[in-house]
Amino acid sequence: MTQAAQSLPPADAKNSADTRERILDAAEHLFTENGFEGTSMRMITGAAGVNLAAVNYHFGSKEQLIQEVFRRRLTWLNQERLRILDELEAEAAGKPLKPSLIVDAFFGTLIRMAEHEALGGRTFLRLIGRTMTEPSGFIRAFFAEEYAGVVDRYKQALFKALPDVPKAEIVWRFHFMLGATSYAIAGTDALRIVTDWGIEPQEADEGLDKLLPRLMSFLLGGLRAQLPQFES
Amino acid sequence: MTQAAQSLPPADAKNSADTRERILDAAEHLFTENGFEGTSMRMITGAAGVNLAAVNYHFGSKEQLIQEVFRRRLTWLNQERLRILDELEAEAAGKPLKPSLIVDAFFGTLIRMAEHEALGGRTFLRLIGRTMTEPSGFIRAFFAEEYAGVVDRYKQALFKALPDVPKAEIVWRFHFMLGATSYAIAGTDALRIVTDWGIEPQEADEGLDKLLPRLMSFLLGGLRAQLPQFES
DNA sequence: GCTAAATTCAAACGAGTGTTTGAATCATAT
DNA sequence: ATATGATTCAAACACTCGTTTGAATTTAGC
Repeated sequence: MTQAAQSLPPADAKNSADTRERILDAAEHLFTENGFEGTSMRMITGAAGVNLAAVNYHFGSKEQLIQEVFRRRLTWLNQERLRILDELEAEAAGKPLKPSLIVDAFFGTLIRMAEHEALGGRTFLRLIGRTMTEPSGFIRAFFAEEYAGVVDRYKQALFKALPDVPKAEIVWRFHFMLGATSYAIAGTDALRIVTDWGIEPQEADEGLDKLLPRLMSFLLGGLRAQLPQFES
Repeated sequence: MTQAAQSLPPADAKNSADTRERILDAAEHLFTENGFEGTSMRMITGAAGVNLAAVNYHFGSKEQLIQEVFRRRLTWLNQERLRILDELEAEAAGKPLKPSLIVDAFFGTLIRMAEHEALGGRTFLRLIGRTMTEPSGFIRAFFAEEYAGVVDRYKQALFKALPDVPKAEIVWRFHFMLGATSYAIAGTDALRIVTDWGIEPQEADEGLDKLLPRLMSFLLGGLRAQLPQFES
């Protein structure tokens, strides 16, 4: 009972993953479903099919495991965001970018990440969404540190793109966009939306490919609101 | 040590609150700061200055206490939302309502609730925000049940107000608005925004009175996006 | 094949969890 | 004043938590 004979069936093709990776995968799933406090080390090691002590051996503590779960994905995500922004700014050759391009590069990249199952896919997206409202101190601190550089680059790009809009206004709307996106992600199991808000099943059962344009339209609408100086 | 001599100094004026109410107040604060799993019965009863067994005596279990913490506020909030919608529809005399009025009645009422400290004020708002992404089964079920009637009324009002917009589109945007609002609330301690996203302190240190129009503008912009048939 | 490091394992640690118990205290009504 | 029910209390319940231990096992280098 302590650890099942063979949990985590090979699922993926190239799966002779070593202990570290299996723990990270199991933890990612369980954190998404039950939260951090709601997930015990025994649940994680049980699902990963490894010994209870393995987490402390490989990561040191539960807290460090949580950080590593995020680092594994966020590093890639934020590098990608910076790469795309670099590319856009290089093309623009000093001129301000269209805000819609900036928004798509930041939020669209997050959503499109879900298509790559190898990168954690939807599970990690839901985990991000639920974590943005986590009050736990060390998690927020870790997030702020991990995001700081990227957010600042995008903020500057928006400032430049919307020179007539007060900076505080831009930062707040960026904040709202983040909220809408996090929540959209966290709540976008079709089934959960159906049961929670009474959407008809056939309306709700859409893939992420339909969510992305819907969300993007909403975000840009919010960003543009009462800003006539906005690009068409 | 088990319970401090006199915890919870009278703080408020009229505070000879009975045990039940003190437990609810303490639980509301602690749940907001530490989450449900991160808050123990001993923390609650310690902060409330009551015996450990009092929670089980008055509420039955921790789970029922959580539900009561929400019910105490949500009942008032949702009744208020229904009352306002009734009023608006009575004035309109059968004609569709302006979407901005509907949005303000639903989301504005939530934000404005923060001004009444007697209703839990900002603490409860932050708790709501953090709870919207909670995966915990019984909490989501409880929320869906508590909200079902209100959400349906507002959905119908929006359908009527925007007859040319596909219903699915409206429901999704309602969903996004909820996300932006929840997150705005949960993250809108000035200090946390400052540290997390690097806003200048003088830009971030604004009261809720400035947040409300900002958020409202964003929400309406998102709702209006690419919908030319929208009211001016 | 032998050595030494890396990894896994079963078992236990102390501390904290939500809940229950039964006696003590309080309030209220007769 | 007394009886009755509501409430509070200290103590203990059985259980789970994250972490540590030290021996067993596997892996890698020579």
